[in-house]
Order: sequence, then C-alpha cells, then structure tokens
Amino acid sequence: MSQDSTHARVLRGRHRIGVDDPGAEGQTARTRIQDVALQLFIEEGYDKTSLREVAEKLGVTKAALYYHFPTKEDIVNSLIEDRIAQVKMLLDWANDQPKTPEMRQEFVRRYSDELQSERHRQIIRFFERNQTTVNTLGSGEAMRKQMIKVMDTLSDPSEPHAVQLRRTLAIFAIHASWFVFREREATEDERRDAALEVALDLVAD
Amino acid sequence: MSQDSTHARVLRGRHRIGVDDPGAEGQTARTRIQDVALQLFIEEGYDKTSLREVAEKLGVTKAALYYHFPTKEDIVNSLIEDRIAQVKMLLDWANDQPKTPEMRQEFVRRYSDELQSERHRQIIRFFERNQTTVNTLGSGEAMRKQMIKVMDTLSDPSEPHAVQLRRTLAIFAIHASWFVFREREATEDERRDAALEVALDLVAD
DNA sequence: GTCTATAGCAGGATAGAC
DNA sequence: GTCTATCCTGCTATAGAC
Repeated sequence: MSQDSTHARVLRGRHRIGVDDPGAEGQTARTRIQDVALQLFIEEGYDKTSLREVAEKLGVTKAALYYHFPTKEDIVNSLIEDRIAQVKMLLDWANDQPKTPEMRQEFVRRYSDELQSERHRQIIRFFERNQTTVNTLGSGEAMRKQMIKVMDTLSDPSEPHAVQLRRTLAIFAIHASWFVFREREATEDERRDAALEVALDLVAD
Repeated sequence: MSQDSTHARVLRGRHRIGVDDPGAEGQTARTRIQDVALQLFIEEGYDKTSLREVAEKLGVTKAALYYHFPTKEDIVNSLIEDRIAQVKMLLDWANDQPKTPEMRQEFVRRYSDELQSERHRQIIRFFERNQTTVNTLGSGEAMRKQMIKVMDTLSDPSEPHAVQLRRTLAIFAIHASWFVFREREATEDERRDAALEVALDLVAD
C-alpha cells in the first residue's frame, strides 16, 4: 500500500457533481444540488442544515457548491422560483376563464394534478416547514403574494367572509391531506381522491 | 462627569427581569422571558433568534436568562407544555361525551373560544412557523400526538377518508383564518364568526 | 469544476464575582 | 438574580492552486 492510501480512500468518495449536459436521469449539477438540499431543508430545517452536510451527501466539498450557487439562500430562491413559475401558469389559465363554480372546480383539479410532481410537493413541504426562513427572502414574499392571487381566483373580497374562507380552504385541504393521512393508513390514490372530493365541495356553490 | 459615565449609562438600561412575586400585570421573570422569546421566535424564527437578542430586548444579559432556563430549547418546551395542558383539558371533556355531531360542534366552539387567549394564538403561530425546530423537540412530538387525538375526537379511521379529512379541516379552518383575513379587511370578530361558521359546517353531518 | 485551507464571525453555554 | 468575561464550536464565505 502506498503511503497516502488513506487520503486516496477519502478522495474516492468524491466526484464531480454533474456535467452541464444532463445525464441519463436528466440531472444536471444544479438540480442534483437542489434535490439534496431540498430534502435536508425539509428534514432538518433550512437553518440547521449546513452546506457541509449538503456537500458531504453529494460527495463533494462546500467550495464546489459555491461554484453553482453564490449563497445558501440562492439555492432556496432557485427552488421557489420554479414553484412560482408553475403556479403562474395555473393563474394565467384561470385569468382567461369566467368566474364560475365550474372554473373553480377545474382550477382545483389542475392544482391537485400538478402536485403529482414529487418535486413540487417537496417545495410546498419546504415552504410549510420553514416559514420563518421563507419570510425573510424576497422570493418568499413573492410566493405569499401569489398565494393571495390564488385566493382571489377562488373568491373575491365582495363575498361574505365565510364564503371566502371556505373557498380558500380548498387549497388547504389539498396541502393538509398529506399530513392528515400520514397517521391514518391510506394509499396515495385514496389520499388524492379524498382531498379532491373535499376540495371540490368547498368551492362548489 | 465621572470617568465611567459611559459604563453607567449602559447599565442604566439594565434591570432585574422580574421577581418571583408577580407584579401588577401578573408577570414573573419566567413569563416575561417567555413573552419576549416567543415574539422573536415567531418573527425571525427560532434558529435565527439569538439569546443575546432576547436578553437585550429584556434589558439583561444572556447569563441572566440561563438562571431561569437551563437551555434555549427549554424556553420553547415550557411554552409548548402550557399549550399541551390547555388542549388536554378540551380532550378530557370530549372523552366524557358521546360521539355525536353536537359534541363535535361544541368541541369546535370550545377550541375557538380557547384561542381568544393571545398567548395560545401565539404558540400556535410559533408552532406553524417553526415546524422543523419543533420536530426535533420531545415536546413537539407530544404536541403532534395530541393533534392526532384531536383528529380522533372529530372522526375516526372507520369513516370514509373524505369524511375524516373534512372534519379535520375544521381545526385548520380556525388556524388558517388568521392568515386568510390578514390580507382581506376584516375585524377580529368577523374573523372569528366566519371561522366558526365554516368549522361548524365541516363537522356537521 | 473541484480542491485545501482559512478568514471572520456569531452562537450557546459556563465560571465565578457580586 | 444578575453581571463580566470567556470557551468552544460550527457556520458562511473566500482565496488561490490544480
């Protein structure tokens, strides 16, 4: 064995994060970092997750991360911007529609469908579990404002308060369904069906 | 001016946190610390709030805090334990009642009433905004388990999933109402009435 | 694109005087 | 009960080689 076998062993765990040209799974260095960071941010919280941890889980060093993202916050910002863009498409669609009960139901259906994407589900979980962090970020403020637009799509301030709240709850029903059925045995399909049934009823007339 | 006038000026800002014998406002040193910490934990997040900040806002030093609470986490634990005790009284009442729609409605009414207390509203806000922190605390786990008991009070696993979700949403309706009406003009009375109306409907048959 | 090394700072917590 | 002073640890971020 050579003298530096220990060092070599350590280095063996390391590798490039990813090339800009997406690999077989379509993962770039950027998305790989986002994935790992997002998971840790959900599990341990944004503040308690250090870049050292993220780097280790990726098998690289902290400094390598800084090549892809200028700061820790920028990792979060990039995630939130993806989410904002996604919801914006929903809102753009809704803006071209008449404000009917059918539109609201279709909106809810699309909102639910769109959360089939594991990534977006995770971003929402991140958002819910790190609210104080998100509130200090510019992108967090943008997401809050967008949430208000979603509320405006489902009801408007001229309606009775109870109606406004009831309609808004449709979105909460979908979000909360993961929490509620985590403790009760239910398959993912059952969860989605139940959430949709309740949400659709909440926005009906 | 004496030589140490600057030092004296600094010290003038300091005072004892409180005596064990409650003052005019019934505030002990302990509750004063809890109040200030709770507010900061909500605004900036638990992790981003330093004990230095809490101490400064109270006009004392960090070390003084450590006399009243052995660790930073213990401040949070003390708060959560207060909340758990409060909800436990509600659950104890519910356990002596038959499982009828009327009981559920009365439960919801009591749950809403009990949140007239600013302190408990704040603890809930703290909970919602610092979920990742709370998840690493023993007391947080206890509160999560208690939430499941609340769900069990309003419905049970033998019912259809949509019914379970719908009933559970009654509690979310009350919690979410502060968020929803923060953006829309509504008085506190209007907020409470709307929340109660929606919540009562959700647990009705 | 990744590394080693380190600057620079802030946090939680403790010791011991008063 | 409160203070000053300090320890220790861990973090974000940067410099500069390869």
